[in-house]
Amino acid sequence: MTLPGRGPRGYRELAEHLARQIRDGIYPAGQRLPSELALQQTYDLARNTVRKAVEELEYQGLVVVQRGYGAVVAIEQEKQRVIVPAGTVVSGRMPTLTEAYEWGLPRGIPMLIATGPDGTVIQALPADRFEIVTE
Amino acid sequence: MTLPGRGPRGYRELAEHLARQIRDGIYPAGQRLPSELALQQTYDLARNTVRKAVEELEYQGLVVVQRGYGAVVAIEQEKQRVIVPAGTVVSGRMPTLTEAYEWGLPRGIPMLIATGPDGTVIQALPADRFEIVTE
DNA sequence: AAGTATTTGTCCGTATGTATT
DNA sequence: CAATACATACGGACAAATACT
Repeated sequence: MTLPGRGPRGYRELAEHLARQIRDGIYPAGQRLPSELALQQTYDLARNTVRKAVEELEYQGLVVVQRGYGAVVAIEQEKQRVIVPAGTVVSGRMPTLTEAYEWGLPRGIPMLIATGPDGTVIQALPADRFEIVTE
Repeated sequence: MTLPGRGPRGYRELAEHLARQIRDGIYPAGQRLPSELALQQTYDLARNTVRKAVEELEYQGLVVVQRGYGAVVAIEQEKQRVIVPAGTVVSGRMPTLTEAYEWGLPRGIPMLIATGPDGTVIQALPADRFEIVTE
């Protein structure tokens, strides 16, 4: 039962509340968050508001939302190290729609871009599966 | 005047439509997109749907939305090169709420993380202002 | 300085579609 | 087939930031 004035108000507070619970291990990696309906009832918020909060977590890469199933706490993946020559410039940006589709990327995963000293793009890789190291 | 069945349907198509217009230079960097009201009327969509489309562009780092002003086409910034020693591992992730606040980050800007070979974090920098290079 | 118009932000409600279990 | 859960889209109301007069 939720008392008025208690608990997180608005989607930001709910997002922070849930993020804290995830960090505290209340929802371990791989586990589902409560459903939108459950959250809605628990915190006495509209479903739209709950959805906005979960969207925040998704944007931060904390959860992956699967339609018809639920919002799953993100699992830290084993990252493949890509070796690039010295002088390589590494930058980052969000994926284009095409890249997101090609790599099957969930939201909240940026791309790592490796470019040569002259500016030519060497590689564009999703940051949830790769990291770049120079030697 | 919008005829039924013409133009983008739904927020995804509208987002792609606007993204194409931005790439084609119809809305140059620094310029505002049409207001939500204008888009709503032009494409005969609900305001919420228009907002979701603009949110997509924001997520991709294509625009920066300013409350009370509008959605501005993102301006490519001059990036500062940070030099790190060989063997440094570079990864990427979305900013935490704290980082976003500290750096004054708009949505759609990832963080670049430089870690030593042993895993200790050397630096965490926003990708719209920095790029990492090893030498 | 004050007030008005414009523009985005938040929140609610409702209905229907689609994917997974 | 049915139940559960997320996705999309519409509508409305008011708040808050910005710009302009």
